[in-house]
Amino acid sequence: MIGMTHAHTAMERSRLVAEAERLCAERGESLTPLRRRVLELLIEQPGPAKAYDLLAALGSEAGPAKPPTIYRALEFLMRLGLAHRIESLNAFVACDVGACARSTIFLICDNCGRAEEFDAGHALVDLGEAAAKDGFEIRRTMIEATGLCADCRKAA
Amino acid sequence: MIGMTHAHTAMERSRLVAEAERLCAERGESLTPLRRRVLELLIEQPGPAKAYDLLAALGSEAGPAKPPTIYRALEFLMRLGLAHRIESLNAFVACDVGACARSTIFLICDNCGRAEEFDAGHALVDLGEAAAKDGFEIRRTMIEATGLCADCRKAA
DNA sequence: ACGTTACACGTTACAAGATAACATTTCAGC
DNA sequence: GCTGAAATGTTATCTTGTAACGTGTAACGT
Repeated sequence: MIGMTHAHTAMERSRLVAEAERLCAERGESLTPLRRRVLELLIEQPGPAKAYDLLAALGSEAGPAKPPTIYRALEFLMRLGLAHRIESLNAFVACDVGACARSTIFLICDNCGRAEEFDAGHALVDLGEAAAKDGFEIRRTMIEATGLCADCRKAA
Repeated sequence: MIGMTHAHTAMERSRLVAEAERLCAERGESLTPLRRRVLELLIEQPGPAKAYDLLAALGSEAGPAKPPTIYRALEFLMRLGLAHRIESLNAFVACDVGACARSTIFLICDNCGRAEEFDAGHALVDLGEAAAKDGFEIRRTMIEATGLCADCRKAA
């Protein structure tokens, strides 16, 4: 269920949306009301959001929206780097930093379910080099680590 | 569809199965005919196998097997490290090296669909250390990189 | 103004992936 | 043989994702 809690302050939220607006303009794409609303929903989530939960959250008097609606919006947002898919959860998150490259790293807390976008420094480079020695040319890397976040460790 | 091609030689295949047998004995688990057959099917695949394709491949005169059958067998094999799940494909592969720890790295070829299990050297350690600086304690890491494998690069 | 094109969005239907819950079998150990 | 634990069978259902086609709409050239 999609609730009221916020992973970002109101200020951060409007910054991210403004950033998205800017990026779309720059790329000649348009952040339509629907896409913008989905982005806002993603930003408001405390953690990764399921497609069907977003769908329900979008729903109006005319009943809940239909699956293609949300999947198309998510595809658009991901294409621009404004959202990411977390494969191991079948869930989606807004990009933390406005928009970033296609290779992402997430630290997913087993306890609270939040996902932290992360910069791994040289880990990605090393992986690319190691793979290249093997003749493999990496185009995109997904890294998802699960464990305990700082907050949950303190609490325990 | 699950076909006849082999990603491993007959010798490698029986080595892997023997290894699995040994591991089960050691852990007091039993490699039942069903589990063994699923493992063999996985080993025979040229690439990652979908659950429902395995299911169809298992099917007998009594029609195709039912989903829980295959998911339970896969869960068992994964618990022992004999198989891995590739999250970005919703697919499964036999472990290349008999059985390995829960943190895996796969290089997935966009062209031929094969998935190569890979040792990233220090990448994992670095990631763990970087995350720790952030207070995050990693339990398990999933790395899936997509791109072009050596064979497909040569062909192109 | 008019048609054309391109794109976003709506709608229906379905495909694909996964699990819950309960029944049955099997087999080691008493 | 009886019993309990583990594995498997069975039914039903749930979740996740897409294909295919229809409709609105804004930009463009004529």
